[in-house]
Amino acid sequence: MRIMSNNSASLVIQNALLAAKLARRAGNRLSVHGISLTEYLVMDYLCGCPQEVSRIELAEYLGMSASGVTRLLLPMEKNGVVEKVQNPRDARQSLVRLTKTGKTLYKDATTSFTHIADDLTSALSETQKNKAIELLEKLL
Amino acid sequence: MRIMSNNSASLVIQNALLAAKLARRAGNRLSVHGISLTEYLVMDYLCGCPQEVSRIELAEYLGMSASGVTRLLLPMEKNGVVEKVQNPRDARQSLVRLTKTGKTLYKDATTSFTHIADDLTSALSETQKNKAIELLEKLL
DNA sequence: CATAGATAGTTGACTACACAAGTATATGTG
DNA sequence: CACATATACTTGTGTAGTCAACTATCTATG
Repeated sequence: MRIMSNNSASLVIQNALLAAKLARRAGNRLSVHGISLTEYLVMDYLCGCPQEVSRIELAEYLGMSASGVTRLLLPMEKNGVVEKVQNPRDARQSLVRLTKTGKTLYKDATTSFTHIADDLTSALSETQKNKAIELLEKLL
Repeated sequence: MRIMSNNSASLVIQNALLAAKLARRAGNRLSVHGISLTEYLVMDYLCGCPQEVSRIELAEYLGMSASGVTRLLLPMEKNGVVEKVQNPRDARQSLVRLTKTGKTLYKDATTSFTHIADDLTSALSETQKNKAIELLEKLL
């Protein structure tokens, strides 16, 4: 009765299962900094961007809905981690950037995140990690 | 100011971002069958198991909490997709198996799932998919 | 065989998203 | 320039999942 999954289906399934495990463990570790994995991803992205970023851009990067981003950023703004910047060329947009507080928080959280990421991926060699990153990037 | 992520961190981040995207698109496609991606994963797992499965085993497989599994299975039982089986050797456990209805639903959903999975992973060759599966499996 | 501790599962209360619908602004077209 | 359509959010409402605390059962040890 079992339907033999093809490679594509297996890959999607493996990815989903792995993400669930990693997200849960990484999230637990990050909680000592008072942030979730998603919030860490936001900070990581903002730190890598030369300029402020729109909510839509963030939503696409995170694979989330626009409304999800609105509600995600709400507590981050309240806590002073990110701040709104108005776009003079488009009044619809409200851009986001990391505050100084946010950068400090990101730096601290990255120490924890790097450790847990090393733990979680210790089954692979550096070469294998690079290969995996290369393959996953093609799917983004 | 950007902190250069190491390979481990990059891999975990890529995996999380990819999973978010794939889960959303696959979930949308599966919704025509009235199921979520997680429910599909449950059916896929149950179909591959020779025997009934405990909720804890399911929770570990899915990377979810035990309570999450309880709430996940509730509507599936109500809809007759899965059914409870008591374990005569351990009264604490309530095992789960697919019903005939569930098997039919799984078969139908698999057709959709295979198509969407092919779409979502079309950037990789079959060889690359196999390599990716091999690497991700090591991390599970 | 009594009891301490582990294991399986459920429930209460909460957070994190999703989608649909609404508002405000921008853009392109006659 | 008027108006239709598209874009960028925000808000209402619902679902999916988390953790902490509880019940029920099992197991190992004196």
